Amino acid sequence: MNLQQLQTLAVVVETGSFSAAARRLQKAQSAVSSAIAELEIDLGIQLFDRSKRYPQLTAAGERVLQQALIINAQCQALSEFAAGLSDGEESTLTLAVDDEGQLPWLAPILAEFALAFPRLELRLLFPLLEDLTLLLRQGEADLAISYQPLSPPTDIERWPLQAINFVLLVAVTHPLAAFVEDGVTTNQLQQHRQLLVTDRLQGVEKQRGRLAADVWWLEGDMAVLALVKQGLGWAWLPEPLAQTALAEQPKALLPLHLKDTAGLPSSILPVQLELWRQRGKTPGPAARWLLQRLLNRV
Amino acid sequence: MNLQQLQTLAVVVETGSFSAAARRLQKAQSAVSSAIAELEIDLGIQLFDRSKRYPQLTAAGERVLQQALIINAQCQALSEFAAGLSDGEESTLTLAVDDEGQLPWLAPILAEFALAFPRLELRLLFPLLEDLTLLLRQGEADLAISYQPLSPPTDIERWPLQAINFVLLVAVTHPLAAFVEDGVTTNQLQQHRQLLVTDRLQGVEKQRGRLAADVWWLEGDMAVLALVKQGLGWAWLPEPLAQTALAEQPKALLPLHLKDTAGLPSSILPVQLELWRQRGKTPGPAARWLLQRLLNRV
DNA sequence: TGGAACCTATCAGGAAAACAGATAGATGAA
DNA sequence: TTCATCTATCTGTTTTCCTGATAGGTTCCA
Repeated sequence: MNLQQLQTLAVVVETGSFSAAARRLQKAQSAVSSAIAELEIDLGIQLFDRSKRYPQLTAAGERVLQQALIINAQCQALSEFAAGLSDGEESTLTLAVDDEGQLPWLAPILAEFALAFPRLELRLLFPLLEDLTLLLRQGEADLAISYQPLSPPTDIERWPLQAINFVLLVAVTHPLAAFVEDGVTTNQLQQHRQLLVTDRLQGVEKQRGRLAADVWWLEGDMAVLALVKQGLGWAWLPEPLAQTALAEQPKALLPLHLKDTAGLPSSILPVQLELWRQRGKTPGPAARWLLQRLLNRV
Repeated sequence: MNLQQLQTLAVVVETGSFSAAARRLQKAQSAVSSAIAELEIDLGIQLFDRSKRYPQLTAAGERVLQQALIINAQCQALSEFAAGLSDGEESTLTLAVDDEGQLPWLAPILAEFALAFPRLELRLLFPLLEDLTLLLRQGEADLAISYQPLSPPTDIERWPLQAINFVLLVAVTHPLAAFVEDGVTTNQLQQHRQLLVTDRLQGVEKQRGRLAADVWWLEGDMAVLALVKQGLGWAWLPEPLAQTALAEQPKALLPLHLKDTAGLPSSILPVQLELWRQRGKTPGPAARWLLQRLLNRV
């Protein structure tokens, strides 16, 4: 069996005759004839009924044709994919996102991306506890989406994406829930356990957003949300995530508003979401596309 | 590009070196080397890193390999399928079933069938209004499942499958629903509209099961069931279908039992389900398998 | 450090294939 | 019937593919 035989089969069916296929393929008629004959011998099946003037596919030939078309298409896909690769297209692109809560607005963009680069493998990481800069420096990730760092690294290029508001959440069973109407003071918040996201590094970033004396550290916003639901403390959560949680379980969670801003860490103000890339690393077409698409997002 | 090149690529990766691949393929090492080299030229990509002792797949090569494995597998599937065809296996099998209500017990058998004949195309027809014998005679269907006919055709081979009971169903809103406790008489039934399945032929079969004077004819059991639910009449429905309907909407439908059998058409007694095949037509392996499996069903 | 054992690339020559061109027979329309 | 068009098959040529040999690189070990 042979790729050219399968392709010849497809062209013969398309054009309706061996001669026409030969013209289309710029070959002699005898070449087409013997190619089909050999394919029939190899498969052990008669593909065409030649009793009439024009060859006619047999029932078995019909089924073989279907398979052949699929194989031809995949071979062509391989060729095109290879052509893309030889033009410098990436075969894999890794995007590291700080937080699964970004997925709702990110997913539609990734859907577009999949259409633009159908054969490319996308790796989407949510390295909750790892350093994104490390991932970029080690080449583990090509692009990253992260909150604005307190101490910006110099070897990372950064572009602003959007500002994320944080919402104060407690469970209805929590003592602070009584103040849902009037609002709470920072002083009151400080007297209850705060739930915070931790990272693996014991740096300054870890204390970001800390207000209370009593703190539990958790791995990721989802874990924080789960413990807030249990009434184990209060937390600031990204607005998109909080919206989703409030919509899903409207009776379990309450948003609180603050009456004052005394002693409030500045990092709880709207925090800038950023797009990161390692400086000096030349991106492929796919990385450039995604970068442009993320920055031009309406 | 070439099928052998793709296969060679797969073997090289599997064995770990060009030389080992050559031994496995019973070819000279130079043949493998040039095959890979030509594939690289054709695709415009370097597939292997040859700086070390053993060639190592590049990132691009990894992706090409994935595609190549898929293509190889499909070519092998085509070969096996063709081998089956040349051994006389059918490429398509059509099973015509009188009634969609048979699907619950039929589906698991068809699942087994799909495993036994993975490449075969199954056509499953529910020709509600057509004559099954005609489908068999015209070669439109290879096998058929039908109720026992009142006048058996001589050119159709028939095997008994199972007896189907019929259940009397009405909606809770129907006047007859009042007799759900005590049961109804045939006389009472005759005074209300009966819903019956019609077929396209205006033969004796059409009147099968008729009891009432006032009758509506509908296309198929599902349509009958829908109108019964609306309270538009009563109907005898196959027990499996009735069970499903009662389980899905326990409050909308009621089963009735008959107090007498005066004037009851004999065809409402358990009706034999049968398997049909046109006499004299030699079946392929798949048809024989399905026939045996249906008859040996526990 | 140098040799043994393994690997790969490349070359020339021969086997196998695929090809073009010509010919004969078959089909369908005028 | 004639004619245009199709397919199968044959022959010789071109192209491809393979083998075997050779040269050079890598790894390991004495």
